[in-house]
Amino acid sequence: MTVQGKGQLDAQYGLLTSIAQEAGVSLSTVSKVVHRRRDVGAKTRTRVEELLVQYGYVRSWDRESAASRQIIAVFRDLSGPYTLEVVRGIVDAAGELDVDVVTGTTSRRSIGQWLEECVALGAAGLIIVISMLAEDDQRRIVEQRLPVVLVDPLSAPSADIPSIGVTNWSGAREAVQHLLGLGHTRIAMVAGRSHSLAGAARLHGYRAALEEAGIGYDPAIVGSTDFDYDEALAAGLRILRGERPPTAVFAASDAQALGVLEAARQLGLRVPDELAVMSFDDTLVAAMASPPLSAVRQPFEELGREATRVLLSVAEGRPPASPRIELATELVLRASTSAPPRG
Amino acid sequence: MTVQGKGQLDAQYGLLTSIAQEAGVSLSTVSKVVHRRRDVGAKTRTRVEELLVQYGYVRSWDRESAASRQIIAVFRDLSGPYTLEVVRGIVDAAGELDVDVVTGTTSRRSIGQWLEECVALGAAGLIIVISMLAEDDQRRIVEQRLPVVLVDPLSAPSADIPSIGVTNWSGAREAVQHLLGLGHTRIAMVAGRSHSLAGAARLHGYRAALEEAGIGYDPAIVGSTDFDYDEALAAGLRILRGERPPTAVFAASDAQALGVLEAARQLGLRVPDELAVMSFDDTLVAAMASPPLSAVRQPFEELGREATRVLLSVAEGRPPASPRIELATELVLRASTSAPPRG
DNA sequence: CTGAAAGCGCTTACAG
DNA sequence: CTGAAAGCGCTTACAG
Repeated sequence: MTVQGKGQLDAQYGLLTSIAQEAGVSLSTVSKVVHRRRDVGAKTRTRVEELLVQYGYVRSWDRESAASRQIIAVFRDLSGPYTLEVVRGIVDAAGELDVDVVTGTTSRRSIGQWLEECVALGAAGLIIVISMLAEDDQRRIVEQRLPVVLVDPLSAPSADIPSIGVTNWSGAREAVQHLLGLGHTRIAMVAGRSHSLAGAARLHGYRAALEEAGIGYDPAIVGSTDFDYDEALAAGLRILRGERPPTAVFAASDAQALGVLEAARQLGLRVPDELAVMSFDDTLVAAMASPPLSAVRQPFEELGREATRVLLSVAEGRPPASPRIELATELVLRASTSAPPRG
Repeated sequence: MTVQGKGQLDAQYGLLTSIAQEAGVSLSTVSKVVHRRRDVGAKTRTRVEELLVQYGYVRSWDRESAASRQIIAVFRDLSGPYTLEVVRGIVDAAGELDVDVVTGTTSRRSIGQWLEECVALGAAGLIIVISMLAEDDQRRIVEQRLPVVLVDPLSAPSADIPSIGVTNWSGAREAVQHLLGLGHTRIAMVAGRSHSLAGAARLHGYRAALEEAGIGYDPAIVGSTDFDYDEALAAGLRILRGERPPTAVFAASDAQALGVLEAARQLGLRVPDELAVMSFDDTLVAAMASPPLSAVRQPFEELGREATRVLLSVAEGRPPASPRIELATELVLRASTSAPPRG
């Protein structure tokens, strides 16, 4: 139990003593009500309970336990089409365990400051959803043994910090294998930037599938853009206007696939009849595109759920079996892919 | 300052006494270090500070002040295309004021339970982003004077609880006026359900614009669906296949506009040449549609920011001038609207 | 069912 | 700069 002394925040200074006076009972009795002991008369208990509420007394273990039932989820920013799904997974999984989630970004507070906030709040730990973690933040996490889980980091983190991602390489490979299976032999890719671990893995999955099918890699039909619409639109136009245009395009994200769709529309190419488009992500927009996009589904919500489970288990002193967990992707087929046109 | 007694959570029970022993100094000295007094030798201070960190001692005012710098944001669910933007607005505005945001949903905890959590945490207040607030929750909020702000409620709330929304009626009216200005005279609407305050306001904005232009209201080209893609696709097909098809469609949300876009594609209608499509929301997907959608922009992020500002000001005892604030929408013109075909 | 009294952990004015 | 001692707010074993 907490006792309030003469600190700066003495809102509760001598509060139980005042309540005892007001109620005309002894301090002992008030204390017993606070501690929910049974040896207090019903009327006395009621009167004291009322005064406790009225005076705004917060049982310290309520506050303590409330605080220790919090985790912090830090994002680089709260934008992008899949961030919400990750948030949902974290909040849902935490909710099942009666844990609150403090959501924040690194725009106003550095990771270091978030680590301090975690200690100050008495929170159970941090889920970090940013691309890059600085060396000294990593060192601090390991040294102070702060419970931390990284979600889908751009670069490989320290082996001492558990991280969770998806099987980018095999997901991309599967997607391209599907296009090959439909009969496509000229398959372009609008890839992400190579400095991103996920982007590189998807590109290599694409190359692996082509190689296995005995098809050469042609840089002329591979673009490398940010995971966004505008650049993918430009890259799509360039690729589709090229000398030997592809019959299918594999995009490394939904935003890029939508850019390719717009490129096809601008060039008067019908999807999927004249051009098959396969996407990666399967965020909400994939199903709402025109036509609805076939895509490699990333289990964003499950990513958040698993991160929460691992974090809380680490916080309880049970480290995960493996420092790195990769969740499987899933191929979702919709209307944007079909066999290539004949001839 | 807090003193730890023999409660259930006696993690800190006698902690300073132990540290004093370990450091070989008196309890008084340790206490002075905790309170950052100056009359402690540099070496002693350093040794004690190290032990405090090592033992995981949390200065109670850190915890207290950390808790009182929290607000809670409760959503019906964390899905839908604009929820993230509202979250971002709340988290950003809170971050500027150094306030943490606990994010949750009503799926595991009722609003009543969230109100209790707010008291237990000592949080400053609640932002509630759900469509409907039950009578007794409203009563409780007013009676216990809990700082609460409602964001964009489906139904009109109690005048005692501040709420923030957007100018749905005039936004819709402006959108239709724009279509009229382009020369359209046969304008359909895929509206939301009438039980939603926002949906009803948008439908009435549409009707007002038509009336002002001297154009009769024709139920044959007005659909009423949920704010989603599939139903809007069906409604769009029905309206576009009708006897006197429209040259323009105004959709009450981005998801509905995307459904209409797909309906047009299925019927071989080119947008905007053969059919103009105007949307409402302007979430991320609007700019990524094919073609990019003209839309009435809802200031979702600003909605969250404003809710946070109002909440924190209410929490400090300064109620807003008006219990109801409506933020203005903005017309964003892209490639999905143009003049109707001739003849 | 109630409260006087002893005790706990921490804080602080004060002596050295 | 340090600590012995008095004190604070609360808790609890125990007497009635």
